[in-house]
Amino acid sequence: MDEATASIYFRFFNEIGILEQLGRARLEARLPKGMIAPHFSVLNHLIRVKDGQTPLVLARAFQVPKTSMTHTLATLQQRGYIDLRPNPKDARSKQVWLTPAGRAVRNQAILDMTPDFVELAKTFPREKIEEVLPLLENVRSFLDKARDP
Amino acid sequence: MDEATASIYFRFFNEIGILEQLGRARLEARLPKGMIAPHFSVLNHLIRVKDGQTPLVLARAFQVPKTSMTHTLATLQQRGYIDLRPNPKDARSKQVWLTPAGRAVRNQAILDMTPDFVELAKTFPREKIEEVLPLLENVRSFLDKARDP
DNA sequence: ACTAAATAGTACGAAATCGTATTAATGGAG
DNA sequence: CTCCATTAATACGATTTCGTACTATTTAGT
Repeated sequence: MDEATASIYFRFFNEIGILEQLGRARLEARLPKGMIAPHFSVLNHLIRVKDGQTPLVLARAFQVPKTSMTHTLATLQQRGYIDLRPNPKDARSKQVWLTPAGRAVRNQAILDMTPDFVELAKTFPREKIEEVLPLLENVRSFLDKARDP
Repeated sequence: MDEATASIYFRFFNEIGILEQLGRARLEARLPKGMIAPHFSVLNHLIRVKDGQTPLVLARAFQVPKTSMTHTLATLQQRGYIDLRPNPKDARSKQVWLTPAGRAVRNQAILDMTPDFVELAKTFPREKIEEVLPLLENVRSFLDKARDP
């Protein structure tokens, strides 16, 4: 691979990194005081996919060490956003369930983000974003499958 | 804005977030033991843009608090990748200069990443990536300008 | 059934990140 | 020139992230 081609891929991931940082800053500005992006991401995942999943499954979904997930879940539980119950199918394991407060704080955060999306849509209409989403999802899926489990 | 449209933008940033995590994991797997993505990013920035910049300028470029940049730079200096010298134009300030070791470790990391790009290119040819880069850069620029300095 | 390997979660400590407060230097108003 | 608000960097402490080691439980081989 020639250098110019490699630098295209490099720039791609570079842009992804900067966008993530800027997007995360925006998100956290809309979250309740003290709530950070990983907290929200877990709540959002539990709603989007389903709750009742085990901490390990969540850790894998987010590509973080299970010790990190333990810490995140402990914080969310302390604040009353999730319940950690024993897993009836495996006594080593647990299940993560959303509380009404957890659902509420996630839904409110989504509402609070809408003005930002409206602002963004003035310059980047929905169609522009929809054009690039498939590639992003495919690259994500590719990298996701390629990692050693 | 209707909910379906908002969810397009939400999904966009969601994909960005996951891609960043997967991309960062890949990058760090290619870096020398103990070197993490922010270390590499700073070295890379100093080469791509220029060295001799002040810590505060770097903190702003990376959108991190200046205390975080102080810590990152201290680590890079400890490992001999940068020199922190007094800023002749402002005695409160410093300048960050790359050492030959710093340049070398960055260039080697880039080389080590090429096989990953080659693998990626089999499924996602350069042209596909080039198609989406402009939008990513424009959204990044938009968010960058919209933040309160 | 019995033992060994694998698995789920956590305790613990190191490193990173970040907010607040502090120190030193600058620069503008008078 | 003097004063003081602003700025650059850091000290410090709280929280997050993560690697290693450990405990409890399950699974698989015999």
